[in-house]
Amino acid sequence: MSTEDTKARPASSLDLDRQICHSLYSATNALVRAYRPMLAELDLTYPQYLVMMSLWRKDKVSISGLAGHTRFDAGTLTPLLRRLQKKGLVDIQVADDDERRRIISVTRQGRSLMRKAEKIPGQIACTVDMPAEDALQLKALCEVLVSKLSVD
Amino acid sequence: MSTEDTKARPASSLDLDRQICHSLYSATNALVRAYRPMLAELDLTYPQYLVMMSLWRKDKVSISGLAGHTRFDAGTLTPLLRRLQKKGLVDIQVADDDERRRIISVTRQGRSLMRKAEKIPGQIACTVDMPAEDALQLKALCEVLVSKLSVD
DNA sequence: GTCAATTACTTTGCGTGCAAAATAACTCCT
DNA sequence: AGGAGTTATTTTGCACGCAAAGTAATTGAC
Repeated sequence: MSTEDTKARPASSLDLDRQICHSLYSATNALVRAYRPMLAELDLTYPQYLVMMSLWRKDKVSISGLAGHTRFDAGTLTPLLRRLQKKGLVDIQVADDDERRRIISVTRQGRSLMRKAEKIPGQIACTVDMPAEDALQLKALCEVLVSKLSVD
Repeated sequence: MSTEDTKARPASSLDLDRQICHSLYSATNALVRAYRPMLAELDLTYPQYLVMMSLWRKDKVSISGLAGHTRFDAGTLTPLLRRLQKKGLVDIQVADDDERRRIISVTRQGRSLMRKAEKIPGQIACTVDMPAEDALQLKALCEVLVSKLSVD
């Protein structure tokens, strides 16, 4: 039960084992690693999967619209979308009204990938095997963090 | 208060807004982003800062030892440590008893950086501004996740 | 209308993450 | 001792993540 006192260390704010951020960082990396083999069957990376989820829900959006929903930035999305386009999953076209804007839409092929993707959330939930209550709490705390950090 | 029912969407396991993983992923990215300007004053990236914290606590360790504590993998650490070495913060030498092994130690300069680093945790806590209880809960949930995902 | 500011996106450069392959040193079996 | 197998680290290749700089289209002020 105790990670403390295993060796009687002097208290320090710089103790790696006490850093919430390190736990969060490791958990995210572990999670992405867990998704990898599942997503490999869809030939998607985890960020690509997040983008596809956003687009499955609502496509014909601009890059900045997508950036808002997925919380990626434009500089990440541009090359990521090009890769999705190369795989034939999305279509990128210039908007009629404003030529600076791009309109991203899901292709038929991208739409059909959705059916294969539907089993992923269940698989991941199974691997993680966490009580629903804890999972929701975790999500809520992360959302608080995101909102606190998005202010300034 | 509700992100739900804003538009009465059909329930789907692939709803980005319901993905715990997306929240975790965004929170981690936001956190690293928040650290960046603070760490810039120490000329460190966030992963480098984690490694330095581990070494400040205990140095003269091997790459794999460091990998275990920081939860990075060796392929990430090798170039990261080379950068820390180039900055004069760590020293890398071949172990006497086993020439495959490297022994990483903190230089005098690396040690003195610790004093400058000591204000970082307080600054971050201030930016995040989360009740201690919530923070601990978040850390605990992340640790559960890490351990569940490290099994296989 | 025109030109400066703004906006949307792209490009560049650097540092991760990490799987997989490569390298080099050790161990152990015989 | 000699070679198969193991272990520690490095290298390679690809995809982020993002700040900062660049480009091109639109808007706004006058």
